Amino acid sequence: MVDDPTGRPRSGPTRRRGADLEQAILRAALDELAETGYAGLTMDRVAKRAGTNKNAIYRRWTNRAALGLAAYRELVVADQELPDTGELRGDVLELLRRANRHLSSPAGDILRSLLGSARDDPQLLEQLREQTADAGSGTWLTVLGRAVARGEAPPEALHPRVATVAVVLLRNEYITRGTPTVPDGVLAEIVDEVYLPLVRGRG
Amino acid sequence: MVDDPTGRPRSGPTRRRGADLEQAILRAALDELAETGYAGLTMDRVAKRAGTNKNAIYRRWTNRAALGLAAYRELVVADQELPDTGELRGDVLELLRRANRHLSSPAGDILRSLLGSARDDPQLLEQLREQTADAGSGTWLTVLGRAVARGEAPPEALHPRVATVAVVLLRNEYITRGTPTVPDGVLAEIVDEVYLPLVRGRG
DNA sequence: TCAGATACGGTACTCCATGTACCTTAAAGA
DNA sequence: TCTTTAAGGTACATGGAGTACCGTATCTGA
Repeated sequence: MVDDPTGRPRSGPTRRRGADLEQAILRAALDELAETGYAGLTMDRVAKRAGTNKNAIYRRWTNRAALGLAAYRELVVADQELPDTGELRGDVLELLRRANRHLSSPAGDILRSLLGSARDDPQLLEQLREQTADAGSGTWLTVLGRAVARGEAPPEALHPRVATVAVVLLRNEYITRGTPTVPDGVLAEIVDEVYLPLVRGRG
Repeated sequence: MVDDPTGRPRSGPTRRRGADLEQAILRAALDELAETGYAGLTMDRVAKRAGTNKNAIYRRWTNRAALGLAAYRELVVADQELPDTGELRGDVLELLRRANRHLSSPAGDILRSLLGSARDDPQLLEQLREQTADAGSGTWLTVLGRAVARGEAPPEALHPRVATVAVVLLRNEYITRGTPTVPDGVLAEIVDEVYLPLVRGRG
């Protein structure tokens, strides 16, 4: 769509180009991913769904993995604000719930599909790692740092491997069980049986 | 090969059958897996390498995943004895090192390949989960139980989620980093910064 | 306003892998 | 020996990745 001189959108040209077409392709890829997962993602179907052909796709992305990654990027929401409930338990549980929501959403499904396929594609793995930096230590260290400042935890607990234990356990649930979603009780268990005892025990 | 009446092996028939052929196929599959990984495993090449054809394979396994899993099973060594160094730290480190050796071996590579592909094949995932019961809680609970008996850890620590934290963190290293092997220092860090503080802190 | 450059649409192709079909023939067993 | 079983050989149907080529709609700049 292009605005005509009056500022109203006009029907515009019948043949899409550039960003317009790119968005249509990504949208189609996302729909396909939601329906069939990454393993079932085919360039032909994406092209057909987007109302174009494979050329338009390969002109933009080098291969299927690149398209999948781009589609996943479309889904990932912008950084959310850090939770600040005033106590460590609430913050950690909130972060876990967010991660859980993400992992059990279509986006998480796509992410796990991509991770599975990234085994043999180091470049894709690298990009994925950058993308999932949210699960990295930064957020967790910040939240844990606040708890230390409040005196809820000893300073020795401020260690990347310690800080991220909870989300690592959650991720493990998704990998080993094939569960569609992890029940909230498991999250609480991770927090109460592992995370808090660990953090406090490091005094 | 068949023994002749004198008990000595004779050259035998030129066309292998049954278990003989099955072993040859599995061996070929393992060699292929070692060279190209699961993603590069093709039925045609396995057949050719085994000196047979795809029919013989499909008569035994329903599809590529089943063949891959069977090959992986060939590699997995029988249960080892539990370590018993007399102190929890030594036992845990030994278990971690074993897991690390396994994960960084060709077998581990295959396992991770299979896990990646199992996403869309619940049946395969289920079989894999059974197969990797070694990483399950049994072993870890036993080792931890001994530590409790020695007074090294409080009884509250005897919790499946607590007991297996170390190996879960190790697995996470393999998944998020694409590392070929995890350095021993990381294992020690997992034990000293996370596992032992957690176990002891649960008092 | 018009010419040239760009990039989309359509189609056809190569390559390669999975999985199946069918037939011939070697080996095992009664 | 005769029958049954399973291996070998080959061809094929199916389907997806990625490439090539051409005509043409759209954009841009003179």
